[in-house]
Amino acid sequence: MNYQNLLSSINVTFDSLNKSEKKVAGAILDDPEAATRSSIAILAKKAGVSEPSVNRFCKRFGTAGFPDFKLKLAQCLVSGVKFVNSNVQLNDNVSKYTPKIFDNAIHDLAAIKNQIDSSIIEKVVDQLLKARRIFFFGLGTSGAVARDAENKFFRFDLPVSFHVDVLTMRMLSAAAKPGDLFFMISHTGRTKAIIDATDDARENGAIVVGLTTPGSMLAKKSHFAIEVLVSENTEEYMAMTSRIVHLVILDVLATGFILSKGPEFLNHMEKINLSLKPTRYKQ
Amino acid sequence: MNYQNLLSSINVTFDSLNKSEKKVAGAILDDPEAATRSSIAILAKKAGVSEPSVNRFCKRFGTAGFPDFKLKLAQCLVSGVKFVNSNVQLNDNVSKYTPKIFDNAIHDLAAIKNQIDSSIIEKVVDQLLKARRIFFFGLGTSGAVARDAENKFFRFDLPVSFHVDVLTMRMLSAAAKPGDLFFMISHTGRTKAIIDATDDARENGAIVVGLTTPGSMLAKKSHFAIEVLVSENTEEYMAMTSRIVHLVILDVLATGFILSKGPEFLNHMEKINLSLKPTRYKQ
DNA sequence: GATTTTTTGTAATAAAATTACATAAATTAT
DNA sequence: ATAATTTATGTAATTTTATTACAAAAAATC
Repeated sequence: MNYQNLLSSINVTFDSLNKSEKKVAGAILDDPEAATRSSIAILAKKAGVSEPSVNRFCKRFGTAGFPDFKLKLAQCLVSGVKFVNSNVQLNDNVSKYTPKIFDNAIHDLAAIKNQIDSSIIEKVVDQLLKARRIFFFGLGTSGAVARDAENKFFRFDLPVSFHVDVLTMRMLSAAAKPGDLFFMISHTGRTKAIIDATDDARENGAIVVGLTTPGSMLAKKSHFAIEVLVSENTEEYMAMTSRIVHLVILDVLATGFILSKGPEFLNHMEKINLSLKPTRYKQ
Repeated sequence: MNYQNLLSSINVTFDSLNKSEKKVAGAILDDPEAATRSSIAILAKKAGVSEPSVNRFCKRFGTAGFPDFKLKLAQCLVSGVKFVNSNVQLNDNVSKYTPKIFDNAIHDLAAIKNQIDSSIIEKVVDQLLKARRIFFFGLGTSGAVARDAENKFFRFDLPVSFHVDVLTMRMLSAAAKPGDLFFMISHTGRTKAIIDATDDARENGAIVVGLTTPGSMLAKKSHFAIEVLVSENTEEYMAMTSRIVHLVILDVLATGFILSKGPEFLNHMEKINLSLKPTRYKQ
């Protein structure tokens, strides 16, 4: 049982709970924050059950007992992520929707952090180190991610470019060669232009890395798929948290690259950083 | 006292603590995770003090008592953000640096979430609603942010563009008019091209919004400054969390814009979303 | 060096949580 | 439909845990 999702697992398992457990679950879901501040007696009273019922409830959810349960409940609330109702509502004012949007991003980052497969990261870093050229492809929102990636990886002393133009994508993937690394970014993993380019690049012997949703077409067609599952209730108001997660994953890859290169590579990086000095006012 | 920083405030106030409090602080800092799982007796023993000393320690830090203290300590540990040593080290392996990078992003988002000034957001949303045209300016990393912003705001039925070209910036700010909104994105707030464009745009009667670091040149020169203070220990390995925070803030602004437009605006948004269908494989 | 204030611990008390057991409800088999 | 069995729930006792009140010790001030 993952304590990051204690609240949502209460939600999910709700139907399979028995009568008094349902009462306890209800009392907690009604106001999780309050539950963390209650004693077992108070919560039992609120739920209309006995104290041992609350205790049993806690153990059922994999915690040592009530205090441990409260602790873990508090942790899963920490970022204010309520799981229930952290969606923006039409009548929300600034101070209501602002924390919600932050919380969604925080929640998704925290969730992905624990799901990430280190071995895939390791393999992709290896491929980045081996690559003769790197292309970042992305469209729409992922175009901005691709641009950000290029802005990082160009410092790595090898030819890196990003592309948001489907015609250019076609031409580049048609001209792909072994040694090339195509880094495809697509949240849906179904964008035609990206899939087509993936097919072409693979056929021509290039390595394809996909940053996408689990089990998507892109995930299946890539040599290496970094799969990121993000709750997509945020799309309506366009706070697509998937791109935030993608950016952080690219940070992880960049870090892996730098660390593999060893300490002397930091000098090279420093040189690049220093080059920016004249572009800034001294303050 | 902000529970988000319980651990760091123990660190900060350490010197001003008295003897037994120092012992308690030491025992907690030594292994905060373990502290959350200990009873007051165990922690007292570990610290070599009496139980009431531990209790007094907890109250000194603004908590109701030991259980409450543990709860809040657990919360401040939740994202794994240890404050101490969450920086990437040269000898870190994948499974060490990956969570660190996530934690840094999470921590900064959580910190900014609480610092954000709703009234500024409200004012900027107002300006966005009023604007006749919107320009997003950013260079380097902030260029990717500007691009992302454009990718959101173009849906809003008014002329929006982003620019990463300093010559274009000059020309546009020279040709600025009342009714124009220049949205300047610069983490340092000292980038010459951005500052120069800010001056020009202001002189020509345009509104300038700055998304930048507190007290920076850009913050001072903007009509409306959204000031974001991010710990900058992350720059070395280029996991600049400031851009993540900037992106989320732009999400907040976009959301504010949509909500102000009212529910019928969602149809317009839906139309745009639907337009993407033919670009995707059906899966 | 005496007095006051602050710090710390001991012991008593109170609060909270858990366990063991008994009863009640629900399910299954006859 | 009813008895037997299983499962669910509550009561009361026990144990653990935390807090308070007070006294002793240490430190600071006069």
